Amino acid sequence: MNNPLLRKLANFTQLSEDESNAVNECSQDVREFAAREDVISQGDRTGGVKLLLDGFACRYKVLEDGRRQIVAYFVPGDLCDLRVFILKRMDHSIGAVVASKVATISPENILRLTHTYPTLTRALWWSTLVEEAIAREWLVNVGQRDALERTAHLFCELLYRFRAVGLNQGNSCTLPLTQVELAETLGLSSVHVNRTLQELRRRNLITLEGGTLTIQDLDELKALSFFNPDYLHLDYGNDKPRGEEREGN
Amino acid sequence: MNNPLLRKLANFTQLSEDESNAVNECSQDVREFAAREDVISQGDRTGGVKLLLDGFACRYKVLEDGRRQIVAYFVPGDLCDLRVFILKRMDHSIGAVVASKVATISPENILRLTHTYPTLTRALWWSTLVEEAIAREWLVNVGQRDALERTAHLFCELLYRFRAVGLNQGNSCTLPLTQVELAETLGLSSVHVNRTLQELRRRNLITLEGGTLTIQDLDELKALSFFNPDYLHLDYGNDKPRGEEREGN
DNA sequence: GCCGGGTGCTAACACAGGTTGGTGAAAGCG
DNA sequence: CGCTTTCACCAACCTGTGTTAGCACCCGGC
Repeated sequence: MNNPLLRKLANFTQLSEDESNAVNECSQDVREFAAREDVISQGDRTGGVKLLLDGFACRYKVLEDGRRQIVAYFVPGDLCDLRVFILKRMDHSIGAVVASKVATISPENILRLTHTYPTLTRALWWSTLVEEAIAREWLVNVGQRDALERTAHLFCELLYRFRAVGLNQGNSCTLPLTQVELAETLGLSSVHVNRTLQELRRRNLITLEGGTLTIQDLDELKALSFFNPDYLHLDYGNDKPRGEEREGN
Repeated sequence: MNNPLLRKLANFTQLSEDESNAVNECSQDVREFAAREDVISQGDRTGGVKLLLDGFACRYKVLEDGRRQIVAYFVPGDLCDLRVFILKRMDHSIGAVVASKVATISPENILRLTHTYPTLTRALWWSTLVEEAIAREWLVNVGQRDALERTAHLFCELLYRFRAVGLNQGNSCTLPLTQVELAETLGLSSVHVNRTLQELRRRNLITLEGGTLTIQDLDELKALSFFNPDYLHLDYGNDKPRGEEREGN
């Protein structure tokens, strides 16, 4: 099974072979995007549903005066709203952070999938509900946590999300963002992101170099940032995230 | 037509009598909540879909140390995610701000509606997509705008949303929040909310008393906060919001 | 008719984080 | 092979916002 979406959905439910095949067949229309290229831009007509197969992407909005806020990350297996095509135009942009592969699933295919496979449909809704929950948590993050907590919380979330699709290496995962982009995510200045990263390193909580984030002390990082993974709604039966049973080091 | 949800959906599409009746029939299970009472709490099992008929409510999350972030407002006609019941437990709470009437639509009724009425279904999806767009915009708000812009932006959004359900009075609408609650919404301290409100009043942009917000200079308030209503996805054909054609005073 | 708690409001002070203006190293490129 | 751009990083300074504490008002309960 190569499709990261299927790996993600496995956190919620087990899919039949038929359903897995149907998902794979619908993910054929693949386009590659260069780093920093827009997948779809604010104001564009909405098209099919985007599925990130490989790489790293983000949603963002820009204000008239140029300020930019990144409002979501896409890790492989992430899907934008199942029903985007109901809206006429995009109110935000989706951009590739690094070179990425994105499948576009046509509205017709989405409707066909959701009319044919009830279990799969529930799983797809689960994934969009989780996306919304993440958006809410990000709002809590910028609204209530200070810079250190905020950054730590983001890193915890990222590790959990990469684990959920089996793309972690132990307590490491890719994080191909510049400090400016992290700043635009966290609602901080890039200078302060730099200070904050150094503080996290000084405390031996993380390392971050060459686009790879390694969490050296996950328990401490979670405690520091009041990280509670409930909002990710990963399988309750198996409380530990996939890929790594042991946490910490 | 008394159901605010129907008034809201009219911003997106025209519903048939059958569809309107079906919505009304599903909104029969009504409960009243007192001010500051939880409609549903973090950790609770998810139940049916909540529809605010009357009053004012909010979604919020609290951190372990007591900090609280309000992540969404519900004005009459607002609906929480059509698919909540897929998740096992709530990762946040919904609380009434003032005495409110809330209808609960059972999962079965939701599924029945969406299987029977395609136009209505599109309209309901539209409303949840708008809710998500609002969440993203709030993130931009806290992440990028300073206190004055942030507060101004929230007020613009509120007026637009009340207009969309015909519950404005000209450029006034109800805003039954304390300054502490505004602070928890905007990611500010209550002291600073107070300072900010006074600055807005000093500039003759708003008045806010007795739970009523009046926007004295909407154009200026929009310009100040870089407010662009596109994310609310109100009917493109009729670009002005419902209820009031003339803006400003 | 008084008491107590919640709320709006204010002032003084503190500090987290923003701003500006750099440096050097590495990477892309003509 | 330099030239330019990008990025991480740094220091000095500034400011928006938080904190603390306190006052006055209102309202509901007893």
